Amino acid sequence: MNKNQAFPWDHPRFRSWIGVARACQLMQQAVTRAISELGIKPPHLDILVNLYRFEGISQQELARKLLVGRSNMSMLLPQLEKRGLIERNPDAKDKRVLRLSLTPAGRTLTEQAMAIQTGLIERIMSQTPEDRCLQVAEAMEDIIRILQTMEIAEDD
Amino acid sequence: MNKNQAFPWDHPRFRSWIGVARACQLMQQAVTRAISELGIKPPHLDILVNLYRFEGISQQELARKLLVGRSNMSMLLPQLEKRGLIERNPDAKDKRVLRLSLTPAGRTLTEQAMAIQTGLIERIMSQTPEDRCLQVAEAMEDIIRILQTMEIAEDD
DNA sequence: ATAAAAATGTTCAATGATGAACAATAAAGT
DNA sequence: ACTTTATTGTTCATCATTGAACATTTTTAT
Repeated sequence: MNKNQAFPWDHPRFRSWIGVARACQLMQQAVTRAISELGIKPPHLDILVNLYRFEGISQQELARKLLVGRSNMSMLLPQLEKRGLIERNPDAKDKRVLRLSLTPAGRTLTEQAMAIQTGLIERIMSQTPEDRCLQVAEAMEDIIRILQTMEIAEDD
Repeated sequence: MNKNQAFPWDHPRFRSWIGVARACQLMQQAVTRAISELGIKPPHLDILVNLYRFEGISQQELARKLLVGRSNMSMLLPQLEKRGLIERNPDAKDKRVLRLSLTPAGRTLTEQAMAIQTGLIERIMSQTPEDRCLQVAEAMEDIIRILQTMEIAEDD
């Protein structure tokens, strides 16, 4: 009866979230193993997929999409550039920004990596019916919205 | 009509999983900010919560529960020990293993941290009705099961 | 026009995580 | 009993990530 005596892990919402976090962690490891044959890791994959989708994006915009700091991009992008997977060209109008794009080699690699990633996702969700997937997606959207408003509102 | 022309991000399961990953990432950052006032970070929190729940666990068992390597524990646990939050005592029967436990100070800190964490979880899932949470939990359990069997079966 | 504020990318030190190699101990096979 | 194999924890080099400080360039205010 006394709610203070209940442990966190007895609360359904808590257990539910722990499941989400655990699934993410395991999936991250599975992706790491799966794409290692291509010589890249999850952070590189995330970058490549976003460049594939948003050609000419800037480092800042990319960092924002990936929810990481700008400095992280400053460390990783030169690596991919040296490997000939991406290009960084100065913007014509704004001398501060670098416009990012995939090279043909990068595009090819990205398509291979996305195929692996998509295959993995379909595999892990194969037991989950389509409508259940949509319900999960809705729940996550709610959560994301709340977390984003929290993020903005933390100027204390 | 041609399914090969569809991009990954057009597939419902893909989008659904991206949402899960994004929610996790944002939540991780929110937790990091929320518990920073206690002088700890998520990896420490995970350790402390597990010691709170499983008194006398070994480093190996702890690493397995957290899905990290043993070496990681060898790096983090001495820090917490020096801060007087945990104790590492040699096992009586097996001279290899170290039995982990919280000190009173560690227990107090852990309770504070769990309160913060639980509050955050309840907050982000406040828009999600209880039955929806259960559906999410079920979906995650399926995913976790598949990922764990994949993990075992990758001896090629 | 000029000064102040903001944005973009870089560098650097600190930290967390990993996997491989290692030493000590225990368990299994012979 | 003795050798081999497994297990536990540590150390080390490597890398991803972060936040702060910085230089450059753009925008905004005055």
